[in-house]
Amino acid sequence: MAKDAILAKVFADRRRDPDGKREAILRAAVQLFLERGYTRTALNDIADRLRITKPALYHYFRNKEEILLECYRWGCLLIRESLDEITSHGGTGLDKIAAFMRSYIALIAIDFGRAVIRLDDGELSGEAGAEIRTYKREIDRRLRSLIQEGIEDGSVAPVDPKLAAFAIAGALNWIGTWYRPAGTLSTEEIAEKYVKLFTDGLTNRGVQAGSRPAVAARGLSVVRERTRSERRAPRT
Amino acid sequence: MAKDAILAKVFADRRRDPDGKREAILRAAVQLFLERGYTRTALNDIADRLRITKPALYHYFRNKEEILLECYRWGCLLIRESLDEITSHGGTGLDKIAAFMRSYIALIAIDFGRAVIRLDDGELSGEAGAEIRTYKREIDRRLRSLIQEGIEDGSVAPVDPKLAAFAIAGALNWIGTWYRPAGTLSTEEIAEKYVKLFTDGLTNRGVQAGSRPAVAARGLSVVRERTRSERRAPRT
DNA sequence: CTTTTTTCTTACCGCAGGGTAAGATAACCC
DNA sequence: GGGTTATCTTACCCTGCGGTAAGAAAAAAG
Repeated sequence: MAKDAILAKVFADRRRDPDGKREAILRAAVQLFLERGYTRTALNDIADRLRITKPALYHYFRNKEEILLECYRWGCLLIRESLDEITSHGGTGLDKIAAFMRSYIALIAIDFGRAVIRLDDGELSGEAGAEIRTYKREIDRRLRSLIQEGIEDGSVAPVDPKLAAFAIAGALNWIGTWYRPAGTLSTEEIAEKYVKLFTDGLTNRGVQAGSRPAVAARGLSVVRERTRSERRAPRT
Repeated sequence: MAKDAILAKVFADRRRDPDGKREAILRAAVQLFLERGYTRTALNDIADRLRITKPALYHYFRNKEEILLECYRWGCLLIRESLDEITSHGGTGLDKIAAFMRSYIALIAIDFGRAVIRLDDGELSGEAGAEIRTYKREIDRRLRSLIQEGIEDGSVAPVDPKLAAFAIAGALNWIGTWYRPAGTLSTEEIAEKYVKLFTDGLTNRGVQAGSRPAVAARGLSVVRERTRSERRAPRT
């Protein structure tokens, strides 16, 4: 793989670059956490991939748990930014749900986004765990309110918002377990099929003349992974 | 909790009952694995709950991994039995998909069923892991073929069977992460809402006169957890 | 060029937890 | 009731891994 070579390059010399090195550690860590799981990933594994030794990691993080926490925070930030954009957009509740699904699926393709979904927050003790669970509840809350909005504006059938949100979230989160970047389907293709399935349902209604075209695929703000330095920089 | 007291009772005296004791160990183990995860559950934790000591476990299982494997096997067997019944039933493809969803959700309420979904099969090494992954692929294969069947008999819209199966499986599996027996909704209620959501979709179509009643809730064979002894006994 | 600061390494500690040795004792069998 | 077998305990081993101590060496500062 060339990917760890790229990450290792940051540590090739001893040039001072705390932010860049911190970021490289997190990138290596999140990859390994997704590959092998948190507990089965030793700090030596992370260090090896960066061609440094374990104690070097302790210059950038207090302990293993903090590395995991920072991975979560990064992913949660990505998700929240993406959600903010959707809420600001117009359209019916159903349109917004579709936009939510598209953005969320794009996030799953990103390591840090996928980590939030797949990693077990039970590894985080006490306060840190509570923080992440709060973020997650927030995501759920927002999806529910989109559904509620859709019911109120008449675009969504009178479903139970709580259950529907769980069903949608489950279907989306599950993608994180089987999605591989090398696969045949792009995230956009997956998103379109999921949106269609959830809006129209499984039932075959044949080709009805009056059927509206199930939420137009409007120009979607595709989520791009922003680097730490960019995020630190003042908003343009 | 009274539940561990019940399990501990099996080991209260030294009466010979290998099958019963093996089963009690698995029940204690699966509970703990679901509560704390596999790696965070020590063999001492399992032993404590049964009011025995760690080495006693080694009279019934070769090692920790075998305990996990047997939990998986039990759960997979439950799922497979339930799937066999659905396939033998009649009805359209859509009816069968609905039946699949109902049975599957019932299984998630059972510890061993939930374990198959929630536990990380990456903990199992080599051969054992491959075995479980084969079971899981089998489940996916069957759901896909039900969808295919539905498309062919005209009850299901022309969706991508692979993606639709992933979406349904994801939504169902996710239940395992939030479902608590003490919750307000019964598994039957959850099942009905999920079935309706997936057959009809989110789109509000108002109250159309000609709309068929979205798959009748036929007398469903509710999956009952069978004990090991029962399964070992000759089929009645 | 010297001083200071940061970065990273070698060597090590401690302990949790899976797994084993050896034997006591209770249950079963004839 | 004596021999046999299954059951379970106390005591222990040992590896893996998170985390630390102490210091070498390079980079930055002036």
